[in-house]
Amino acid sequence: MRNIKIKDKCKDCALYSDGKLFCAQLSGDELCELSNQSRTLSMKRGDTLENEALAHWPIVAIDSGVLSMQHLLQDGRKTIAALFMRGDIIDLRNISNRNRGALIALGNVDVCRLSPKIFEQIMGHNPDAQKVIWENLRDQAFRAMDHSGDIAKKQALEKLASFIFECRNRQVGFTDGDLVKIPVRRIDLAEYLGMQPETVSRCFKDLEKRGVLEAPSLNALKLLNVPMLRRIANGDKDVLANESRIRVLKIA
Amino acid sequence: MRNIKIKDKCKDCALYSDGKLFCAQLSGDELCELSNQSRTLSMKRGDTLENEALAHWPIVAIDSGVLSMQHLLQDGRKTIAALFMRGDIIDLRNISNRNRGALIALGNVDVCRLSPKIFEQIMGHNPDAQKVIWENLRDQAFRAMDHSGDIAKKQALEKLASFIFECRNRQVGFTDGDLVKIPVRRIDLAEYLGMQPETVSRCFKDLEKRGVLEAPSLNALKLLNVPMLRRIANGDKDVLANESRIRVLKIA
DNA sequence: TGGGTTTGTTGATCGAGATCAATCTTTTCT
DNA sequence: AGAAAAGATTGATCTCGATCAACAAACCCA
Repeated sequence: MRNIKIKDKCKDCALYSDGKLFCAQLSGDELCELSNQSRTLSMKRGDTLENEALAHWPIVAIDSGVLSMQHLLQDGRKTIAALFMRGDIIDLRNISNRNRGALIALGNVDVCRLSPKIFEQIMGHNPDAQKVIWENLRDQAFRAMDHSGDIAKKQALEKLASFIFECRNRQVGFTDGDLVKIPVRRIDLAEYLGMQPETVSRCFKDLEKRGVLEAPSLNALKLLNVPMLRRIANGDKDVLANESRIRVLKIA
Repeated sequence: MRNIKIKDKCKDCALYSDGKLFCAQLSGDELCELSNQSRTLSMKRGDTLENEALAHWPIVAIDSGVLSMQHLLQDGRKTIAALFMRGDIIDLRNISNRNRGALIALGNVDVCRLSPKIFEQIMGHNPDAQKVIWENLRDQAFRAMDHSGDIAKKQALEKLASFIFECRNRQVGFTDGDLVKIPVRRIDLAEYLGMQPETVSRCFKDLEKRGVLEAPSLNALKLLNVPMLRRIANGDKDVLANESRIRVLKIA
């Protein structure tokens, strides 16, 4: 009876139905307990997880959609410091004092606010769950470091190329294919990469002109020349030299 | 007898002698086992932890000094994606395939390469140690995200101000004082913040001119106006407006 | 102790991308 | 469905910080 109720709540959630994710590692009892003590939440674009809510529910698991961590500067400039997606678990316990950003949905997002108590119990007793959660946090950390490296010195075109690979690596049915879904809007993409939407638009156009990809819609790309995109992402200036040579000829 | 040998090896290491860090959480037996199976290493500026070495010793704990994670672009541009210091534990298990950066010492660094087997055992059985290590990784993740936010949209002066606060927060005897140690060289600082050494130099001079701080040496700062530094770090343009007003007057 | 190398500073110029402005497209809401 | 709002694109101009160059200082290492 009780198990049936839990199944209703969790059976469609990625965290349970995807064998690689957290809830799939739990025993029946653990899942039951965690499910009962946790709360799901559907968010839509612009919705924010407020600090007061996070004080009681500091652990947030993403079922679907894209949640962003945003930093706001005094004069209104905004940056997206991180993107959280399906399977990510955000643990904000005891860091309310820090200068942390706000968690804002970039579209429709389904999250589950996990009970810290049960979460901690599971962490202590279930090695499989512990491993999954540890690797997820490690991914978050290294992804953030990679991202720092990307935006620190790379040029606009190179940043965009890196971002396309980040999307390809993170997408669910990653089949090494040439179709990449861009799960965020241009304006969010710009804020994540530390550039202006205008520049993002120009860079996509540039990549199309170079024959590297096609953009049939705003949230889908077809990669036509993955090696070249890779070289652009890695800061290979020879790939880009082509155009400047043309420019020199025109001037001469 | 065995315990005495271990003490010789570990007794001066921060990870053991600082009660908040990892090895201080271990029981005598655990410490003994971990110590026997682990290897210390002294690095000096420029030394790199090579991939082959990391394959066998993928878990690195920092005793003292500053270790950097560096990304290198094809054309020689370099960025420092993260800084690791005293107490940080870097877990690189199973991510050799990723486009990860190289771990390079920025000065004299003492590290301990922990045995993955014993580390995992301790993770599974010692809740205190587990908690310390979990919070350390979480710090690394959120610090990297903060850093991404900083370098994405902030101006040079604002980035430097943020970095000064990062140093203040991380320094060991953090007493909320006005003395901040800068543990890296200007050139590394520039690479971490995604700017040029020239710009770093100019920004320090600018902050001195504004009376925000004094720089008696290259690796020490005395803060004279912490609130203003904070406002600069937070992107408050009113603080900076002062100078442009002067410029307008000069032009007029 | 002194010469050589790396690092840091200062000044002058240039360019990638920000900003501003106008228009077009997509999404959202009633 | 249709109006209104939000987002995306395109073009023109401007600015901050990169780049180049030259020098000064600090740090090695014999």
